[in-house]
Amino acid sequence: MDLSRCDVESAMADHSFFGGLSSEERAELMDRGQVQTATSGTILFQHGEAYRGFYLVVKGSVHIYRLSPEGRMLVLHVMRPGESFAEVPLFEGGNEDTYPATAETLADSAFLFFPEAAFLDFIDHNPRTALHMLGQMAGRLREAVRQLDAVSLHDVQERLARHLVEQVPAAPDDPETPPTVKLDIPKSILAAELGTVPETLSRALRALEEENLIRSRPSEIALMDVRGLRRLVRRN
Amino acid sequence: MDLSRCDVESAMADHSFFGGLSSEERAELMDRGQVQTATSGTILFQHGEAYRGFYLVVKGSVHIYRLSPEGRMLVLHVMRPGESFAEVPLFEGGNEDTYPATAETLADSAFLFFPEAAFLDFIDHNPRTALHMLGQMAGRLREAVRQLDAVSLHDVQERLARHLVEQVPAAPDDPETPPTVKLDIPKSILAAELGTVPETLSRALRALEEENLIRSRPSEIALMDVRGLRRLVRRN
DNA sequence: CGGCTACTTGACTGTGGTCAATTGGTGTGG
DNA sequence: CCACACCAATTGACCACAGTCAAGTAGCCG
Repeated sequence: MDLSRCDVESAMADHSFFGGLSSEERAELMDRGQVQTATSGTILFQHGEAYRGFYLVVKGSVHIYRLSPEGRMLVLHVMRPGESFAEVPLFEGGNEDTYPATAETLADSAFLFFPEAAFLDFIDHNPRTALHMLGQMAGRLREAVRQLDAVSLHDVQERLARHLVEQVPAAPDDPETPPTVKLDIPKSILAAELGTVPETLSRALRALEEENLIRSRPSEIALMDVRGLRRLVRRN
Repeated sequence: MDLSRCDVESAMADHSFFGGLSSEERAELMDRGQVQTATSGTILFQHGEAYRGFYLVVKGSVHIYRLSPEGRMLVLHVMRPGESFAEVPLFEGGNEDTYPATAETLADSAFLFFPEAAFLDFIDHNPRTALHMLGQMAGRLREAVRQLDAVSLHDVQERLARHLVEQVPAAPDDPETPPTVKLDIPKSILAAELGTVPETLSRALRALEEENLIRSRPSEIALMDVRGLRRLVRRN
């Protein structure tokens, strides 16, 4: 897999937290990380496994999920370049030192992997870092609450509508061309992100299309009536 | 409402994070907080309101919840003495400075309230604090993931069984007396904690009772067969 | 003792998950 | 270049969990 040092640097710069560091700090951090690559469909770690460290996505994508006993999948998050994941066990008291979910690549991907000890050591020498991490964690927590709200208080159509309008910039770039969401992941993963199954997602798409709110194509969805979609989502 | 300084100190000592501070640090922090009291049923803040600060429960209890448009309630957490809540907006970048959920007292309660600025200032002078906060946040995040898993991947009976066995110490204190969960909150709140409604909780309790797994009394539940309950929960 | 609230029970319904069959789109090999 | 094969996505038929509405019961406080 081809992967330049430049790609790694750009992923770190994009990162919501590493991006806030000085370039010297970033360089030091990069030295502590190990570049790893994985082909599509590789499981990086599984729910319950002993913790080793966390990842920064440089290239490709990863879905973080949990499985029901019957094998149904709930996707907690799809991680893309510039995002990091699996930091939670870093900061918990040693009592729980396992991955809280499973991570699997959705495409050929590259990462910077930070072993637990190396990163904790970095934080010791850069205490300001902890505050940035706090910001990151807080954001994730709010996100988790929203997802909880969605799954348990809203039906699939509403969740889908919310997901779509969130993918689109608040101010339309061109009032005439309908904004479009490109699907870079299989619909089965999108379904699991919404807490449902492909069959139900399929029906929800058709329902929205019949109300002329969207136009669903194989790998992209045009939002024909953003205002109408937002009305579905209103009332959070 | 009667409330001694001693109660406040003991709540802080119990707290998973403040408990790790030195007594001098704790004293300084206490000076920055304001004692507040509220009668049962008081709304401390509502989802979407501008952020003011966070709370430490000294006495009583509080449920943190979100409402569906139709008014159904999802309880994210019930906070008891020694626990703190609403820290999330403290650490998020200024973009989102609102409470992510609603907080309402379930009984006459007392708090230590920390205004945003006062606490951030404290952290500046006690950088080690940030690490403890990180631990706290990480734990919450894992908890949120578990709740998400439960709500979307397990039925009400399983969720109830899990909730019950988690309330009980791993090692039974007396192998003959069945461990008992005391209900200090209305069943309607417990229902909302499980992501359901009182009617369904009622039926789930009856179902477990008919399988001789529990014995349900008006305000306490005896776990007659912990092993059997755990079997329901197994497969997380 | 009366009235209020919390809880329970019953009957009904709808959303959405499952299973099975079909379609469609893509890549490979003849 | 077409045909087949494979996997993703869709559609249809079915069903069950759980939410709603309504009525009834129990427990508690005034």
